[in-house]
Amino acid sequence: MYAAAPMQNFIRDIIEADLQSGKHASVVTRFPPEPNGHLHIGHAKAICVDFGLATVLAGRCHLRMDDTNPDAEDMEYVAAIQRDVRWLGFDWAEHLFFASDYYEQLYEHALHLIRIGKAYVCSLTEEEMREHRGSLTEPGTESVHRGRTVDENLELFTRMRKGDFAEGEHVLRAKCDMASPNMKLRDPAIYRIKRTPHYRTGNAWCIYPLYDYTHCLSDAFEGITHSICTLEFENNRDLYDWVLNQFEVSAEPSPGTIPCRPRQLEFARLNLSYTMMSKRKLLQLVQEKRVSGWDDPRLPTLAGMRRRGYTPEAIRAFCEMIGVAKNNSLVDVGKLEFCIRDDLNRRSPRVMCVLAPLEVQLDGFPEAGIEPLVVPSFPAELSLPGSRSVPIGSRIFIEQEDFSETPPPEWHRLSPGAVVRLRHAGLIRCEEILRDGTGSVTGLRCRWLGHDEANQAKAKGTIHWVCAETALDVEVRVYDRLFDVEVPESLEQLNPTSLAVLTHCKLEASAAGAECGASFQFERHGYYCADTDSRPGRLVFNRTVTLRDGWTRDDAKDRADTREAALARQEKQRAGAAMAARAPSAAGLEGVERTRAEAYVAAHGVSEAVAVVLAQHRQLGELFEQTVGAGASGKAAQVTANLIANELAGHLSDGPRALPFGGVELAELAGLVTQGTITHGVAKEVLGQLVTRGGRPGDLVAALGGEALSVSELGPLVAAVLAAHPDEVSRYRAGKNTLLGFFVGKLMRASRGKADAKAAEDLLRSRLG
RNA sequence: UGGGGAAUCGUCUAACGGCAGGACACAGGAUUCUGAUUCCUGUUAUCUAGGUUCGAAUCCUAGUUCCCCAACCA
Repeated sequence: MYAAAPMQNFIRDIIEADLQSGKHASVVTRFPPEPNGHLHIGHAKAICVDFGLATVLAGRCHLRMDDTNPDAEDMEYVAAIQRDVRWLGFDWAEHLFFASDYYEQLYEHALHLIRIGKAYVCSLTEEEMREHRGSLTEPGTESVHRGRTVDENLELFTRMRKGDFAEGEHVLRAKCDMASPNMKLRDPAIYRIKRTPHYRTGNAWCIYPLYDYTHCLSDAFEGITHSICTLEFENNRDLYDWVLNQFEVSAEPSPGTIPCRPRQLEFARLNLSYTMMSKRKLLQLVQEKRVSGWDDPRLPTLAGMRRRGYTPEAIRAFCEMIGVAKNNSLVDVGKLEFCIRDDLNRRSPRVMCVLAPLEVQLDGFPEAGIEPLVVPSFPAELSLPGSRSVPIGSRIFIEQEDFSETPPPEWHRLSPGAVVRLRHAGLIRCEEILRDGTGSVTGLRCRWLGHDEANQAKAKGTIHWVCAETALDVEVRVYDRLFDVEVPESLEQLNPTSLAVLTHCKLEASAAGAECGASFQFERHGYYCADTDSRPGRLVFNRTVTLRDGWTRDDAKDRADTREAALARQEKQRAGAAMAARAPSAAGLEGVERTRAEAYVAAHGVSEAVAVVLAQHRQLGELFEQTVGAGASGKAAQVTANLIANELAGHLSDGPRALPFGGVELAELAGLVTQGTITHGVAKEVLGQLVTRGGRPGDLVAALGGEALSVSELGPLVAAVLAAHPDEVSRYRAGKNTLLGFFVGKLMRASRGKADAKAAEDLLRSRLG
């Protein structure tokens, strides 16, 4: 069962804040797939977020089939989704829901929307609607049907439900805003007529609600508190909120109410290198038979990964490793491979399997032969129980790759005259190469040296082997990445060698009973699991992942990556340097803006960059002029200018608006700073209060107790900070100079921003020195 | 072109305005009957330019790059 992982991310922070503030008593999330395809590793990330967060925060997570489009949905997918979520290790208990169960309720709520004048039946064709929608830059135009009366709409919509109309004749639309800069808000369709039978409701309905209308209401019906989805739905959030805002939040069920007000949060979906994640493309791969089915082990579907030998634990560890954020990122598939190796290492018994056999005749065996070897299933350092019996005879198979007639430097394996260790079975020396008529190698003759300690040092390497007499003849399917390129875009980029079927591989006899799904480490190769095609006597294995290989590893690519990155950095620096020529200057402005900027610099000594900001933003400039008018001059004027351009501008970033204070207050504030009554930090805080509730700076400072501390008051604070952080003190004294900022920070916190940081820094330095 | 998002080691991801941290990858070393595992050690990053500040990855201004939005799909 799922063990709660940390799942520390920004979404968790938001939910915890909502819990903390009492907005919600407990968290309720949902995972809402449409049952029109199989789940893949990208869904696994979403499942880990939705279910994982609910588990960690002691809430609950619903599984909801978002089945509002009868075209491709199917019960088979519903079953597969449930199986996959469960396999991943999550449990929705009794909270399995279907959007299709809400059809009646959704219909009643649509009626409410019509009654309050927020929805209308539109009879434009699909194409006309597209034309009316406008473009990204131009507003849309309203439909002629937008003015239909409530009664007309009610009648038309009930007749739509009754089946009086053909597909496409009418749609129900939300009456939002055809001129909205957000395209999603330009009167989106919320119901359409569809004659396709639904896999659950059959022909009971011929109108179906659309996603933006259905999803938010389904969330509300179920009491979802946080509706977590992927980034591409950010644009839909306004609509999500718009729909819900048309209803009153009330525990009393009615067409005009919803029981709770959920909030939508978005995170970046998973992209994996060398992998394709789009449902559509995956479907195409299956339909065009480029792969064997939804569970082809090369596919990133959970069904495929399960068949390939991936474990739920590894996939969950992967999801935890990659984190949750809003960056569009491309995760290296190597991270997934690390997770599965890490997991399988601890759970897969070791066996020996020769993929490409080379027969070896062993001389020097005792006359009577030797007993089967009993060897551990796991290396000692794992301290796991289990052993197996491994027969050996005078004929064995070794890997063709483990023999080289002309070995390269650093070769640890067999070569003419060389000694290697047979895993668990003593040393051999290669004495003769056997060839066929054409001269190619058909086998070797080696001398078995037994476990002679004197020869130990001669063996540089250990190779695996299988007894020829008792070897199992098995099939091994060796998978490689499905695509050739890091970010595949077309099916033409398929890797032609993504599957190699190896037959007549030689597996040690102890694995004869391997059941489907059983996972092994084929020593020195990788992790393999028995495929669903595997039968007793006809075993078939899938390569899950190779072992890490420090010998043949090709790191040329990584070196190239690093070099490219360095070049890219240099390029950026150059571009930046070129940009420096365009640093803000009054001379770069035109007309009144230029005149104003120049005046601010000349008359008040305002820095050029700040003057430019004030000149370009009318409200800021006016406020500055008022402040000067109220008596701020010289140093005070400059302080004001900086405060306005750097602090106030942030409060006003959504555009100009009325402020509850003016130049008089700002002049007073600047005066407090220039007189040394308050620090710059306190001034920023006071300005923030001024913006939100107005008032007189003098009063605000008094209420805050914000007068600057005298130097004599600093001493005890410094002592306290140093006493509280002995480790940091010794690290600083050991040379970690950047810690000075750490101490200053602590001190500023302790003084609530009232300390003179410069003086404090000097004091700290002398005390630490 | 309007709107909405995002920019931190090669990759993924952290850091109330105060120590740029972790993981993967890579390199070196130790251990090893798997060129594996394990264990040390190390290299490498705040998109650019200006500004504010004692102090900026974080705040301000301007710019650059990438992603999403014009289904009666979800």
